[in-house]
Amino acid sequence: MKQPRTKKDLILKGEDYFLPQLSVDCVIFGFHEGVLKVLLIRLAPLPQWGLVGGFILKEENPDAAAHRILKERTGLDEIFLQFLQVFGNPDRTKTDTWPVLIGKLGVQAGTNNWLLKRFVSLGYYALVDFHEVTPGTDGSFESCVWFDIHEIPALLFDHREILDQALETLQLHLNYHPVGYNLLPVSFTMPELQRLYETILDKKLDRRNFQRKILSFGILRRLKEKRKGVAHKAPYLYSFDLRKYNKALKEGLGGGW
Amino acid sequence: MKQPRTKKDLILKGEDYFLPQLSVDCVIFGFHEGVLKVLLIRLAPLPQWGLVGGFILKEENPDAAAHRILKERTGLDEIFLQFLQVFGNPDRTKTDTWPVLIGKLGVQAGTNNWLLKRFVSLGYYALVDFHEVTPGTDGSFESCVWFDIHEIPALLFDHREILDQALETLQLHLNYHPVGYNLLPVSFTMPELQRLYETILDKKLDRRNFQRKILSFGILRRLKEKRKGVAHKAPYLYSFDLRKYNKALKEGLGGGW
DNA sequence: CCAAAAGTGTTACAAGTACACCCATGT
DNA sequence: ACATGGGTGTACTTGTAACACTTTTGG
Repeated sequence: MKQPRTKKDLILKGEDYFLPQLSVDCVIFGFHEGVLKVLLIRLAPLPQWGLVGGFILKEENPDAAAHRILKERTGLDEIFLQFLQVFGNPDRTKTDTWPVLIGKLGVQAGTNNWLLKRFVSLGYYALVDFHEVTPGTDGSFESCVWFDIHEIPALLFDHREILDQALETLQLHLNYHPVGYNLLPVSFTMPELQRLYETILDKKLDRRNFQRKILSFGILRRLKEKRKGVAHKAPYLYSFDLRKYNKALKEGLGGGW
Repeated sequence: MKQPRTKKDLILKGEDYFLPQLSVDCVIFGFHEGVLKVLLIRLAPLPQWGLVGGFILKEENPDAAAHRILKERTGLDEIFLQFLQVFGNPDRTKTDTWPVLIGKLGVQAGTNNWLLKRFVSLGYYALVDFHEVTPGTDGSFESCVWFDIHEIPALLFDHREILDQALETLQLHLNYHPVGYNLLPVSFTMPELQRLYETILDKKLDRRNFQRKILSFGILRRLKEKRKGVAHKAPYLYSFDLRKYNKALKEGLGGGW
């Protein structure tokens, strides 16, 4: 499917490529040094940061669009990507963002330009391995940077709301589905995994109960090796048992009548 | 917001009223005589039945659109309405449904008519009180009929998939949220409520454990009266404590770290 | 050798599951 | 009187939460 070649092409001829008045926005979570991170993007002429987003090609599945958009920004394939919610407030994009951007780019766009119309956005959230992402500051136009979840700047449109919703959903999700494969390196220690859970849930968990519960899911494999070079007692390394992990992803982890 | 006045107007000028290439489909559940029902609609010229659906007005919130569409069909306000999923397969409406309908209506529509384009649909499911719905067979054009969940005929487009997804979601939903207020009359007996749960989950539940669990949620009020005129021992009547019911709806029912 | 972090186990309480008994009503 | 469905209670199993002790390692 054809895509726009330049920013100008996208602004002036976007309707030839994409579904009208429908967009995709992704909250991309990563985890590094014990803090939850979100990948934000900024188009150089604009002051605000925003979520990674894009549009749906005329014959493209929305999920495929989300994957494509993520791949374009993070370089990552095979990402954990989950639909979040529809954000469809009619006023959600009625700010001067697009006019300002279009103006600064020096493009001549009419007042009925497709970007200026009301957009319904499909919100997604993604979990990615922080280390495998190259926050490709592609030249000088787009900056792509990880932000600490507690240090999020003012965002475009209703992106703040989408982000908050994503975090809440992720927390809920954690109760019924395994999480971590996409946020951690292939091998990790139990305390590291616990820290991830604590970070997402924003609360302390009991070390021993956590270990028991997570092990009871049967999705972890303890490796022979231990982490070396750390102060104090060397912790075991674990990795996810992908077969069982994916099974648990589909079937959930329990609860229910 | 203006709406089309006639079918012809909708077909020819739909783009003037609605968001393009975006639709809403609702799976409407009801409960009657111990069986789960789904409200289906049929446009007279067409052979197949389909879900209750419609389009989103140019300045309308998608949720509001779903409520409006439901109100138009069932007459009901204040319905339990829950977003389900986005159905966005590019081929999902590539059948001869619209051409056939347009043809039978004798409307002259071009091959680039808005209805013939690819549509992304927002799926919702609704729970309504069977008895309060007048399946308004509005004249002769639209038939609106309750179907037993196990006797669903072939449906339009991907509506079967949407329905299946709705049922599955409802079953999951049942684990974390109270359900029943919208499906039962104001007062009901414990066995009746249990039958509802059993019907949705499609499995038998233990009478005593069910009662204990559901009472433990604290969302029911036992009334003074009992159901009369029934064979055998008269069961108590219950009604939902709306305050606590709605609180439980928001906050969920338990589980979690 | 000691502080800090990690491995392992025990006990108490709450929740869920599987049953058994009694009561009321229409036939 | 009895079959049927409804109300209530109890023992058992499982899961969750709180908590203590020992082991390893770097400084």
